[in-house]
Amino acid sequence: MSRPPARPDDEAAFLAAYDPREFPAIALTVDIVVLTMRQGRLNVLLVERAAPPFQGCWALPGGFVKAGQEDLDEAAARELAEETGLSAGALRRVHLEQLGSYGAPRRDPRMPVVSVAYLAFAPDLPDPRAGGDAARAAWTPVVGLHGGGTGDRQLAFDHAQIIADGLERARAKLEYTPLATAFLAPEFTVPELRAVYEEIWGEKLHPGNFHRKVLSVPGFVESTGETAERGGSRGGPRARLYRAGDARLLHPALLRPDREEGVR
Amino acid sequence: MSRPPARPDDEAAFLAAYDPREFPAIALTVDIVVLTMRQGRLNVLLVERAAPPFQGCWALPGGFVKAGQEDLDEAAARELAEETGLSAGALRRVHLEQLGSYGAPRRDPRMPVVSVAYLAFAPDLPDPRAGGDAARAAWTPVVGLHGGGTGDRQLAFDHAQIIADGLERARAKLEYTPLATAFLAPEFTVPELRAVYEEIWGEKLHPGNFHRKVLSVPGFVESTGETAERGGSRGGPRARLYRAGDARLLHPALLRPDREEGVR
DNA sequence: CTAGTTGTTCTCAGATCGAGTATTTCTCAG
DNA sequence: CTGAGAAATACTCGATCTGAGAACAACTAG
Repeated sequence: MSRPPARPDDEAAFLAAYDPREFPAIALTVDIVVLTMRQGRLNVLLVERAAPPFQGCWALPGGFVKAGQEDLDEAAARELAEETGLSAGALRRVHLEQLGSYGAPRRDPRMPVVSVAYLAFAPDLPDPRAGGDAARAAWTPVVGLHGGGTGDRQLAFDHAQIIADGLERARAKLEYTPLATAFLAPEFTVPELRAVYEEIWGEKLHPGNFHRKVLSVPGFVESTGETAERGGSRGGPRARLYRAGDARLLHPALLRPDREEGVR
Repeated sequence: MSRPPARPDDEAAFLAAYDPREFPAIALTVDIVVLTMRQGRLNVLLVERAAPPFQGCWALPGGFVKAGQEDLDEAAARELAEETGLSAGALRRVHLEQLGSYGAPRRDPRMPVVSVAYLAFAPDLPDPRAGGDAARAAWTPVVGLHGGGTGDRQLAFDHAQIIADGLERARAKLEYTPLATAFLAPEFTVPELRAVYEEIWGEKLHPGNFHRKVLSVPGFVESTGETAERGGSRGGPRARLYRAGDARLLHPALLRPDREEGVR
């Protein structure tokens, strides 16, 4: 067991005797995988590091947790607002959830740093502003990013892994939650919703069956009675408009087309 | 942004200039929700705290992370082995996964402590040994534990919430993974497997349909060709024995009976 | 105006699911 | 030893869901 050495019986005495150097120094950060749709493509927010380590590399937005002053969720929301420039009101339309914690021993060369990663789904957001110790901030298409393709930006720390985990979580979440709507405007059409699924899952879906399924799951979407202003960019009738429903989970779920029998 | 103040360009210089007091002191623990089946009931491992805070309360087993010396997963496995007395070999049959991180500002009255919670599924384990700063350690039935029923042991910190989250994760995991087998011996019968589902989901399942489903999902179980030594304790023929198959995910999933239409 | 695209609805066959039944084999009470 | 009850497994049947495709109308681009 590795408890801190000093532990008097009451808190005041403990704080008086407290010396931070007795503890193994460890720092805690939050890093956020912010996903959004831009021109129909899935993008992730990256910042260019202005200082070592990994100076010049791209990294996830994030920062150190203000120990004792904020919950982890609050820290993530604060960093998200700082890096995207979103108002508190606009932030309410963003889905934010904890993804997982990463603490490999030397993932940060400076010192032991454990990162609590968050995952955010946002509708099309304005261009980010660089700030703090970020030289630049930019939306980056995720295609070819994970897996280490040719056009990859070099990612700092273990952020490539965190993004890969976030994408897998996002793919799974679309199956059994209505969170695909978080990528869209408050009113959207079924074909727009289908485009979100197709982009994140990387597969074409059957338009007729998708339409039937979305409308049949209780609480997924509710009709506004209106229709879109224009038809599709390449023809077709105007689609009907819907709002997100009140369901938190999809029952029954929208399952991905077979990704190989069994997934052993 | 809340970066540490000093940040020279090379690591050696940084370490020389490093002063832990410049950082907000924060400690990191791992806490583990270890679930196992004992006499057909789901149990969680709890330890009685021998020292303040929450002296005399029951808490999840866990301890401080050795900063920079171990991965979070390794820290969880180490704590699990210490508290259960399991050998490295026996540990290999235990499923261990990260559950989430908890960092409310004053969840520990001593100082800012963030806990990375893990979730473990184990077959019937020997009685735990008290050790370190635990006065006692005991398997505790989870019935009536969450929710704050009458017979509750008072739980330290936010551990009641962590256990509740772990149980909900466990219920979901049984749907789309074969991890229910992690609660059983290497060879088991379909009715034993069904008992695990019924205990964790808290519902009786249709024996015939469950049987058909388990055998039809590819890679869930594979037959040993043997049958159990005895029939059921209250009669019935001897059941056939199976081993866990090689599937990591169940396709198609084993869905829970409707927990209210929609789950809004 | 024409050709091509797309939103929406329908149809239909196959798979799946919930519920119930049948058969056989076992344990337990007496 | 025997009979009652319980349980493992297999089977049936109707309702539901799914995937694939076709039909039709409404729209855009040229």
